[in-house]
Amino acid sequence: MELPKRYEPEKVEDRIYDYWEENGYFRAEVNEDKEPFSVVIPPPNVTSELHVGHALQFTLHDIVIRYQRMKGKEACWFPGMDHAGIATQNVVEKHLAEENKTRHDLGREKFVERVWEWKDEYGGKIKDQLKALGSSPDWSRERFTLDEGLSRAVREAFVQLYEEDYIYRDKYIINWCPRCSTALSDIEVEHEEEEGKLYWINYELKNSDEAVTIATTRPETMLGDTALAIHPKDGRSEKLAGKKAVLPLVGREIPVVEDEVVDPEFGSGIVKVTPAHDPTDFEIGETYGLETISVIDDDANISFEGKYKGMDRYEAREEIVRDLDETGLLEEIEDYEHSVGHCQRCETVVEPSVSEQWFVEMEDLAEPAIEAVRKDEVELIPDRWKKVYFEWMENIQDWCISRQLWWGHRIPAWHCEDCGEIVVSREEPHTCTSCGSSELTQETDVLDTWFSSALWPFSIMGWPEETEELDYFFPTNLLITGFDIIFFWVARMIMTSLHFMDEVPFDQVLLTPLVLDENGEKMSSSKGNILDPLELKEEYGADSVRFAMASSTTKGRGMKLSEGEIEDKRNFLNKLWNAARFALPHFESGDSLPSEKELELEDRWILSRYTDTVTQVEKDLEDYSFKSATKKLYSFVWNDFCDWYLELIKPRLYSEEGDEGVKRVLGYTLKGTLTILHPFIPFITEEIWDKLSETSEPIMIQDLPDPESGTRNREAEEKLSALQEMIKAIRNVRGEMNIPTGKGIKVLIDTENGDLGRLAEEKLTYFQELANVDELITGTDLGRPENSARRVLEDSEVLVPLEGLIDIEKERERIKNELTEVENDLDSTLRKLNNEDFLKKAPDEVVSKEKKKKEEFLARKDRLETNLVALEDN
RNA sequence: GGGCGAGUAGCUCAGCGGGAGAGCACCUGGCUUACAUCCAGGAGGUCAUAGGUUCGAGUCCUAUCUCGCCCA
Repeated sequence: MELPKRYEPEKVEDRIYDYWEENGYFRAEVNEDKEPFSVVIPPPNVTSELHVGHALQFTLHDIVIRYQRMKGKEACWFPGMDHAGIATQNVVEKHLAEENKTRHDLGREKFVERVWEWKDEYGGKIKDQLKALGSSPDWSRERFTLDEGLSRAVREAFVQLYEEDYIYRDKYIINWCPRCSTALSDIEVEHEEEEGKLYWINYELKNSDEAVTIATTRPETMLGDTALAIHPKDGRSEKLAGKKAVLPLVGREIPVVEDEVVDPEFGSGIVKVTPAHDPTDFEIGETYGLETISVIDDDANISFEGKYKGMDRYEAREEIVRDLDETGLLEEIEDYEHSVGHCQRCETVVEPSVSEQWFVEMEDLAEPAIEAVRKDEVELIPDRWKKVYFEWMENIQDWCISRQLWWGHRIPAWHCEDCGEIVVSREEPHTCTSCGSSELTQETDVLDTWFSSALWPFSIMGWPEETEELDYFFPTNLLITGFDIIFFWVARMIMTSLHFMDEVPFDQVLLTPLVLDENGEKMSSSKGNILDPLELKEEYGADSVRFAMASSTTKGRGMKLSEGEIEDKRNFLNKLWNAARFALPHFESGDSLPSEKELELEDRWILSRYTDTVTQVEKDLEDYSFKSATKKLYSFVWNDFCDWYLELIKPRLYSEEGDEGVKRVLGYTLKGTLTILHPFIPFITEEIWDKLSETSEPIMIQDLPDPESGTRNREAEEKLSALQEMIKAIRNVRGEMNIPTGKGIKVLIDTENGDLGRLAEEKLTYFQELANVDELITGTDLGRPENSARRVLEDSEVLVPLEGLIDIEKERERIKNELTEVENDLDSTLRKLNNEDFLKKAPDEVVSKEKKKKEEFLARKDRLETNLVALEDN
């Protein structure tokens, strides 16, 4: 069987994915004989297209799930999508706009139909993209937050929370997005520092010639002012408190109140109070029973009767400032940088506004969720995120869950037209529970998408039904997600799960970093620095992207990803491919290893390195150190296996008499290496496995090598590394002296260590193969042939006679440099050994190690000096 | 204003109490029959700064500076 010279992912990936999927290898069943391992995907939203953040998370999910599957667990990855109320509605509205229509032209019912059509046709593109990366969720369990079962879960949760008085409806100040025309929760508002102005305005006092100056960034809201406020400790408060001011341009009389929330440092120390359009002012309004006058409507236009009515809020600002200036009440305008809230979805500046909304009272729900994390019942990884979690949870605000949208779970509440009663019910009620009227109309608001997401880990398994899935797979083992949705998702899932299931939703949460571009900047389409994972996959293959993702994952907040990284991983895959291509003609199953005495040194060595690698990689995977795992695999495959082992066994593979043993070791190591690599790079490993394997069982359902059954062999590792040291020294001479690769050379190894000398002679083939040495002499005091390059090693000296080829000056420089180096080392060692405190306080093994180093450095120095003298004599 | 993270080779990062490491980029040689997406060799670092703890500090502590982010 011939393999192409290069690995060609485009010819492999789709075929293999279909093969896995068609044979049901992703499917997981309730199986009491096996230990379950479950993760739920953070539901990507139906409008999403794959970006690098997704690619990272899907990759990590898939590594973990494939690993656990190969460890023999019943591993289930539950996939699905969320309906993304605002985002999806926005997309469809945009399409309608192209036909010059609005959703109101269609009406609610038709519009929702339209969204479903859109969803069926274009939504869920991300699913194919997930597949393109090789992800292995159990697709038969795919769910959608608006499907029937999940909708039922949402209704159930809402009604329960309402009946338990966690959910209430109230008139309160909320964040309003005038573009999306809906309320938002606090965390859907993003604050950004912006250049603005601070306007200083005089408010005249009633029955007085005096005026007070206030400062504001939003003069247009003054139309709704119902008080001025001053900090009680402000020296002027005594004089002002209880007085009335006259609202400029409007003429309304408003009181001056004292309140500690006023920041004495801000502006003049006196602020205007607009309860209807500022959260802090709203609080002040509550405290003092101030009137709440809304002056800006849902489209962010002025609604206050008068000349400004109908103006946009920014237009009104200019107009009002001009009028204030004309009346002489405008004191000053200064440049001012301040924080402005924007809608997370559309970036429009939000308008704080008072309206009737549905809320969840959070404090009591948060408490057990705080406990759960504090007691590590839910483990956050890395654990510094705990602090962020606690900070938010301990200062949690009630959650505004109603949205004035049409796409989403309609709130299961009905208003009685006759008596005004609100009836909340799982099923549509026919009569009012209070007055018996049948004039009921359902609440028009829908629920925040995150409300349904919060139930995801158990609703996806059938809750509120008691299903065997819940029984077996819940709580899930792990949640992998970005730290940016700790509040949106992680915290709320923990709260709902503890409330409804009486259990945590997952044991561990792995918080992934944000993927940044190579300059460490956030990727965004406006900056044009986006890396499209699908384009990268086209160019380098899915496995390259996956391996690069895994190897770039840091435990920090950001990870930089560059195309170069992916290219490097592509090269690695090609290396692996070619190693397999090389091994194929010599391949023996390797299901059992030859007996110990049939093993050569290099066999014992590679088996030991292999065992060590598997052990460490599995450990890394257990604590989600993906980067560390990929590094170890990379260097094992490239350096140990390809550069050394394959090179060392070539003579045995090509020998006339044949060597079955080495073939079995080769097979064993290669197959084992492929299995441990599989979770990271599933396509190429499956493809190679298929070419190598006699059986039809795919690699993805193989058991991972059991590190316990392998053997570390430290003696073999030490011996081989001594030989590597010599070979590298010879190669160094060759390189430095420009001896052509094809030219065989004679080498002398001078050592007082007889074992080492014998080992070198025994392994003459190593020198022949890897350094083109055709004559090797070992011994003690081999004399000092003139014109030879020498390399001083730990326990030996390598001499390469060069017959006039040697560049004396170059050698002298090199030796001098080495001398300086060893003298520095020696100095630092001697300093330690001459320090009584060191001898007294340092652990014994450190002291003896230091003594050994001293001997070694001395010997090395001595040899180098001798060599230098010999050179001078030349 | 509060908090978090990062500052180690030109770049991306490992190392987190006892001899400064890898990959990429760079330089020198090589198309050696698995691989030029390659092979062999080389050069390159007061481990941000200042103090401190310690026999010993990239590694721990404290300040400072720079960058990034979160919350208010």
